[in-house]
Amino acid sequence: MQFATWNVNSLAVRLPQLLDWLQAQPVDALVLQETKLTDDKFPYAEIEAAGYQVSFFGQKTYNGVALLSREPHEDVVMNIPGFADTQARVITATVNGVRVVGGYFPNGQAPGSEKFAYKMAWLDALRAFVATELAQHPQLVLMGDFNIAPEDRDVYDPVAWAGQIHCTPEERAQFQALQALGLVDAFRLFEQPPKSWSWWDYRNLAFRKNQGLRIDHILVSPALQGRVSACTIDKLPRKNERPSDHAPVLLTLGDPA
DNA sequence: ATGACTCCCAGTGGGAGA
Repeated sequence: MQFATWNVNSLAVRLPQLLDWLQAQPVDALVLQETKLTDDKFPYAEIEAAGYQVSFFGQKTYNGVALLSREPHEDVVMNIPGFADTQARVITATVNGVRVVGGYFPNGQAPGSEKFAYKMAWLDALRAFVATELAQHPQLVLMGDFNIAPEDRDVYDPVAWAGQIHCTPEERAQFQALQALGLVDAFRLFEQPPKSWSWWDYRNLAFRKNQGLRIDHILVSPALQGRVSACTIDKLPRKNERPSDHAPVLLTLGDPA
């Protein structure tokens, strides 16, 4: 079984690439971020025709998330219950017995800004939500665009990025607080090539120079960890003519014991 | 060179992203 997460940076623009990618990587479940579409404009028919059930939760211009699965998914929750939010950032459902939480974490813009404060409050609320979900669903995966580079080895130039957005001690502490719930960064369960990134700036030929950050993550619960057999970043879609700035991250799971 | 690109909504520019 394979799960994946991908920030598509506009599903209106990227739908053909998504359908191509699903042909090449027929994952069992996929969460999308930055769909940037109101629900009335969501291309569910095309996605269903590709063999997926889909739930979605979006808005105009910014944010927007979706959850696709080959088998039916159930108990769908939009955003973080009890956390008042005008932004569409979280979608949760149960797929093949696994609780899947897909998130588009706030960017935060700059340390000390109002958006940074929102990011911190959002992360506090998300952590409480995930803790509650984890208590009810021991088999859980939290994946998405975290907008946090957890360690210096997740940054192409950690000196230049020190203290900058995505790399502040506050954000990294939030990532560690999620790990303190028992969640494990699946990517680091395996030996990985050095300089593995999931995002490259559109500017400065950053992809060609492999100057990026690893900010898209898949965290698995203790009950799921033993089933994880691989976690990889698929750089291929970033080589498209009109790519998203993010690459998909994939998780491979064995059958339940 | 605190910009470079791409998206969106706008409307021939500007904000946001990361």
